[in-house]
Amino acid sequence: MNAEKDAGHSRKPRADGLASRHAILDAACKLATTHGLEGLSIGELAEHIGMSKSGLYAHFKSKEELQLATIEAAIAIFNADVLEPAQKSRPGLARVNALVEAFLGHLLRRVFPAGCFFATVAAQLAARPGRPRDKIVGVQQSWAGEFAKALEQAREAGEIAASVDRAQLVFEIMAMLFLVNFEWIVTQEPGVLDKARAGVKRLLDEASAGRSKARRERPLQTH
Amino acid sequence: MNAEKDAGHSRKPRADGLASRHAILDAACKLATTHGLEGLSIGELAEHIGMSKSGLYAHFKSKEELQLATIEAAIAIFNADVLEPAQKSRPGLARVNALVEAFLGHLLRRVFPAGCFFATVAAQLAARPGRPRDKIVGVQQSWAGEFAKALEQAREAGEIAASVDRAQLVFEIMAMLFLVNFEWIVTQEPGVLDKARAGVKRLLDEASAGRSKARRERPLQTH
DNA sequence: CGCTAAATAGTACGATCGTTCGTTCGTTGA
DNA sequence: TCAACGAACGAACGATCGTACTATTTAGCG
Repeated sequence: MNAEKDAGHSRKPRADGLASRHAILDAACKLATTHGLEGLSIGELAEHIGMSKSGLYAHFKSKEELQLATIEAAIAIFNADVLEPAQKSRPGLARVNALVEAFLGHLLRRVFPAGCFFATVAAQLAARPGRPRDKIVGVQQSWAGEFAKALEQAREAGEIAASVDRAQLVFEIMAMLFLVNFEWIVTQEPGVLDKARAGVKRLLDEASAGRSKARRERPLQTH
Repeated sequence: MNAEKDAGHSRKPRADGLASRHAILDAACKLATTHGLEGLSIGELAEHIGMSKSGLYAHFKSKEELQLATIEAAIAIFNADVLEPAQKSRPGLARVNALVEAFLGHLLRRVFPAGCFFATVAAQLAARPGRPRDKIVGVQQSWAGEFAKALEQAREAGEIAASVDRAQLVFEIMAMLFLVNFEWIVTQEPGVLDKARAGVKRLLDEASAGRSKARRERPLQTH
């Protein structure tokens, strides 16, 4: 993945150039969260960061390249803000909760101005074939994969029974995070986030209720 | 709501005009489902239905009016294709299931070329204040209201316990419909719709399990 | 019928779109 | 120190955007 000396003999990137590129992509992420990746225009973006249209454009070979780079930048932000913190938690159900809480916190502290970058962009690109769409779909799958991994670890640790349909569980968790994101955008009311918390808690309580040597209705120690 | 003699003294609408308007809005609904309401352009729309740009534009006072009319047309289609058929079912849990099945059928038979019109458009407009957004939010709320009503009737009929948090139930049902719509768009695989079916079934089974004078694990007669 | 307004096409407008070019400026490696 | 090259700019491109006017055709009521 890492492209050091990409192809041929392009000499060197400059320090201020990288800073500009970073500033561009940072603004692009924020604008794309509200306007969408297609709705993001180069002129608007340039004006927004106080740069000339052509100066900005020089950093990218085409608009699609800008879009792909923007997605990449959003991935980096999301990883640093949500995924990596959650990785510090213990594997298993604790990590599932950590992922959920990290995501809700991500919304609450408005890392992007209008909820989850990927939810908005995915909804807009879902029906528009192309490299940006493929990349976004990949992100969604790897985000689902995080939950799948954590649930697999929960099964190995005996926190949930092997009979639990983990793929279905992943779907239902993601569904609630997906919808709560949009309710959050519309209402801006922190209380709506509790709907996702309550839903996920119930899902995990049930999944762990029927585990190995334990009876139903036992209170779950989330610790 | 009904605007017969709207304002002043505009004389009369013509038959072929209404037909054109219908054709325009029909195409607009379909295009907006893939391109989004903002991405829909008048030139593209005109070319798509074989009409001149100005001829098409004469039907609307502005693009926003076109957008609002498009939403209205989509509402009519959705009502006829999903809501009204479901209203024929018995109130209560049966109607909840009917609403879900009507929606999944709506996706499966591709009434719009890329899943649910309102899901796509809502995702795009959620963070963009304006009359179109307000209208879409209203549609979502009334769609949620249908589930709330049916669940309220279910409670009255004793199909679910009064202790069940129906607002939470509505949220979780809608969440699964919302996500399954996008998985359907991306994968075009009818099997994914079963994830929503399974999720909703489990939700309703649980809600009805703890009802008035009945013990757990009793099979639910959906009839 | 004929009259009239609705329906459509034609043309053009200013603005903005993504993109290209030529040029200047300033950083940086040799 | 200096030449080389990345970074940024202004201007302009053809295309398309939403919108506005005008002219022509056509449908439907008296």
